[in-house]
Amino acid sequence: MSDELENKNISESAAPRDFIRQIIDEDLRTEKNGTKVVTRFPPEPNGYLHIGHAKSICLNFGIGIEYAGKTNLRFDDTNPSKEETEYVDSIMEDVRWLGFDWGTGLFYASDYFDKLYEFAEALILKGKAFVCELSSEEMRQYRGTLTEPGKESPYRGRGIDENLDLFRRMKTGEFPDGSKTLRAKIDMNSPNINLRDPVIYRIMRAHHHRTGDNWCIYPMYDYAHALSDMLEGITHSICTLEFEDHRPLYDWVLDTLETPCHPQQIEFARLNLNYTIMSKRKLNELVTKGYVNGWDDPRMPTIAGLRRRGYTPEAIRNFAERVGVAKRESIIDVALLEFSIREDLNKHAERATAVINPLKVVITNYPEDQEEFMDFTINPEEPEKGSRKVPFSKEIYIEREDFMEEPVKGYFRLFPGNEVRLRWAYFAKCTGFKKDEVTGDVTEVYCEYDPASKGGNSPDGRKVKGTIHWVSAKHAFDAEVRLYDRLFDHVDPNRPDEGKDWLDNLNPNSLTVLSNCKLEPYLKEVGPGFKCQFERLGYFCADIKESTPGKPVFNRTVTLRDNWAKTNK
RNA sequence: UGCCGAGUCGUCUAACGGCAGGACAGCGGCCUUUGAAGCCGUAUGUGGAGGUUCGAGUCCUCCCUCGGCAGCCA
Repeated sequence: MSDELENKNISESAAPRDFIRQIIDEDLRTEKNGTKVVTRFPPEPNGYLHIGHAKSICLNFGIGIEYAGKTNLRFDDTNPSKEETEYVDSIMEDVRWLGFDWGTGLFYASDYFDKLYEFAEALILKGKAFVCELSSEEMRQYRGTLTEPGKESPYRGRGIDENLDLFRRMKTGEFPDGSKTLRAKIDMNSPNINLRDPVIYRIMRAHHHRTGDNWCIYPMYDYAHALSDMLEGITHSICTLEFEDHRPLYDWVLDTLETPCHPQQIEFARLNLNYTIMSKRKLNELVTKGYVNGWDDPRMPTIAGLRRRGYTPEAIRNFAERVGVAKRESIIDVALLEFSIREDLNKHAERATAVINPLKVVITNYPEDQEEFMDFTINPEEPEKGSRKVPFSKEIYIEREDFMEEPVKGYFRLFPGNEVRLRWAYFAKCTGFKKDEVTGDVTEVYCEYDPASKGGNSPDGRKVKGTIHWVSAKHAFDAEVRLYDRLFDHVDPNRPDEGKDWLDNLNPNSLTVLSNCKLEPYLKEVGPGFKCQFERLGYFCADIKESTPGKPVFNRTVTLRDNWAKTNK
């Protein structure tokens, strides 16, 4: 164990450190927070987690692990009108599935509602907050614009006692929704709009998924987040770039309240992927309008979707590491995600055979009722796993693509007169074929095999260029296989072409359901979630929701790279 | 037009004043019982103009480009 661990440590310490880890290194060196490193992942439970969140999860929990620190999972549930328990549950499941553990660090911003309320009274007492009665429309007008300063609210000069009284009555439900707010008293002339007396509490009668109807006032993000971090003793509060302008407010809250600790907010660039939409609002729309079959549709970039598609936590973690952490906004090529899953599955997934577009082949010189069992290597990358037996007989199915009546240049699969290897079985030479008179489709192919080439090598040293896969017709079973492709066919679905909207960029061929695929018998009894490579086709996974005993449904996770398709394009 | 932030191969990401490196993608080759994987090789990059310095991607000045911000959302 120690060898592997040491090697890993060496390679890790040699690896370049991202700017956040550099800041932490420096803070540790100067003992800014003593020897403590505490981070947190703070999702709002208003949707499912996606691959962009995975980057943040890997960053925050990764730092917790690397520095022998702690990482909390905290639900940022300060807006009950959008939040639901279903999302809380899915988020916990996804974080766990990704391989992370928050230990005792499970929190909700709503756990702190009482304390947050007390801090608000403290702010009032310090003369740093006031109750405002401007409507939202008026407040917008008073706020000024990006280039013009704002105007002070007429309620800004209220006395401390009046503010306290009004705020307490807001809490007890004396005033209607939206009629009053508690605002921080900062600076209406600030060039940073977040500092123009931001609202920190609003009146909203909405049922909260945890506190029920106990509250009719709820704190705003900037206020609640800073204090929640502080209450948990977070040392490094890592968030995305759009909160950069909020940092002065984050700091103002903690400085003004003179809190015992003051976490440092650090911003990094969120993950963007080409051909992918990451906005929770848009993902929600895809689900509710039925463009996909739920948040866990295998085409979705959600963790649940990727899991169902056949991605592994390991692949996602590796991906997150490769993507890096920086302040520069970027768009990652999905090819990198696909590389990460292929890399993992290539090493660990067993190989199996499926023919998804079957074409019958009759081996004319093979004995009528004979059957043999061929040795299939389970995974050439893991030879220690050995092999298993796969039945062979006179009639087999091959992939329609593996036969051409008139081969194009460079084609070395089956065509009249050509000899190929049937993987792990025999050499076979094409002697003819039959066509449907009406449609012109090839319906059957005839071959002669070389009995001396059993296992796939000829004793006379004869070479063949092509090796194709097959399944024995009488042993195969029919199954449904779903071929998934990217959900959007536009490189940046958020920026549709002139006159179109983002939904027009949906790829009409993102899902192809094939129902008469021929699978080798071994695959019949695999359980939901089983992952394997269908040789020469790609990586597939037995659907975790719709596979039933003896009747698996397979999802294509990702194709194999295909240089032939590329050169032949 | 106010404030904040960011510009390094096609896409990401390193460099902490001292040989611009890595990954993915691409291309070429080798190998191959998966046209896979693996191995080897290869092209392409510091937004621009000045300045400081023996030496600048890095420091300074000016410019250009891109992103974020005017919710009682997070």
